[in-house]
Amino acid sequence: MLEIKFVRQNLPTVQKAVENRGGTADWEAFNRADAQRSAVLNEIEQLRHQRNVASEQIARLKKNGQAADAQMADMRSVGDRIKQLETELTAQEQILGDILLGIPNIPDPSVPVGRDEKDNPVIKTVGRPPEFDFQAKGHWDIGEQMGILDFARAARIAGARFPLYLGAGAHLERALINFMLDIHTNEHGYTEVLPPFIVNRQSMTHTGQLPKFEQDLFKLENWDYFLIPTAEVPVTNIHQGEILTEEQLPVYYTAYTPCFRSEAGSYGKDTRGLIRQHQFNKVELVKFVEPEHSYEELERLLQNAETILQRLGLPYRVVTLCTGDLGFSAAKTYDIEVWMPAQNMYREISSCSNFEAFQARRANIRFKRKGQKGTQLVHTLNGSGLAVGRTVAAVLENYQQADGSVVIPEALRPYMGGKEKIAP
RNA sequence: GGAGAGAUGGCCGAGUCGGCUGAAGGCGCUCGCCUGCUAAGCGAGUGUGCGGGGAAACCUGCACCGAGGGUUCGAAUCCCUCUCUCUCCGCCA
Repeated sequence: MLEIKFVRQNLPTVQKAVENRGGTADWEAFNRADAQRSAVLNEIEQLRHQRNVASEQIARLKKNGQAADAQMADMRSVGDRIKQLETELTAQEQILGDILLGIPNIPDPSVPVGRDEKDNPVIKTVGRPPEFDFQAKGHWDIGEQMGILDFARAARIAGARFPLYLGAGAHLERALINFMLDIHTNEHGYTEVLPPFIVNRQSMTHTGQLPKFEQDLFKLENWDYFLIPTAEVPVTNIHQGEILTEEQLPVYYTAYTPCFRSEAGSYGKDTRGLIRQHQFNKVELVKFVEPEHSYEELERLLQNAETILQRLGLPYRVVTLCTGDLGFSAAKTYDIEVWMPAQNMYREISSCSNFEAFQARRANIRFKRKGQKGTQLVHTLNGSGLAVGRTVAAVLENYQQADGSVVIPEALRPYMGGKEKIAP
């Protein structure tokens, strides 16, 4: 959410930014409700002042045993008027709140203007795609032939877009989770957390999934609870409503969680394999930082995620999301895309974003500087470090052998009981 | 699920029969004084949001005592609903 004052004072900037993202908002309704709200609030405050003064007077009269019937009668009508205006105020604030919650974040000036993912500039490419002297297979074929992935049975248990890992497949998924968590905690200074996988409506609103994107979420029936689509939601909300101290910052958390997404509107896309699932595992990185450092923190967050791919020896590239492809809450996002041989293309495996104060304002996460009055909103960042299912897919495809086996990346072997390859 | 207790400022904790209580007292913290170090001591200050005034220090209005409603001229104090915490019982991974 943007600050109402900021929107009011920078309307052209905000309008331009929303337009660049391909969004819309009812600016006229905003102006109307904003003016109306101020007028009503002003009158309410005056009346309340009047009432406060009169109440004191009534208290004094009564203490002296004098009558105060006239004052009390006056105040009764003032009270009625206040109540009436308060209803009006609530209505206007509702309108404003709805509009403000629906306005996306303003992109950082360094974000390129563009329409969609085709306009995302590649900022670097690391590693070289492997060359095979045989026809490279998709990870779904590799996995099913070795009996470590079983999509048919998963479909019977739950439905399409659910995974079932077996044997070495399940072990590989678990190994990757531990591998990633160990690196982020031991080498990158993150604190491991294991949060709730179900959250309430407020938390979802704080990070920006709600109110706009409810159709992307799984909601529990008869409960106002949702399955998390990413650990970003519970982890960012760890500090909702808090005032942190300057010395506490920066705070780094890493969390493994399953993620649940309805994938509404993606029918027919990535129907095979582990790329697009209703349930997948992810190791997430979340940061709370001082505003003046958030962009250097974003660069380091990106590096932290890249480290995993480098250690696994997977080829990848990094793109900057253009304005049209940027997520609702983000001010700037880098996507890391891993090379997928069977599809002969790079696929997103991590998304690293700086939300600036957007989420912090919604979630009311502030900090106080030593010796300074007042508080300031923190900046929040997060990034996948990495999406585990897609990492499994990338390992299977990039390390596949002619005989149908898959070599385990060296760095991962300690996590696989020393095993060097997965064979049929 | 059943029975009971509770939710106040960074923390602890008081708030009488509703009326100068943004909230006593203590701790902590900040600044100053004093003591040749440390400790102790003394003095002052120390919540957040929105708005008005001032160059600024600061002054000023409104709101906030878990959340939301209600009663009342007036509520941290009374009533209702919800959430959370604690104790006991039941059930249970």
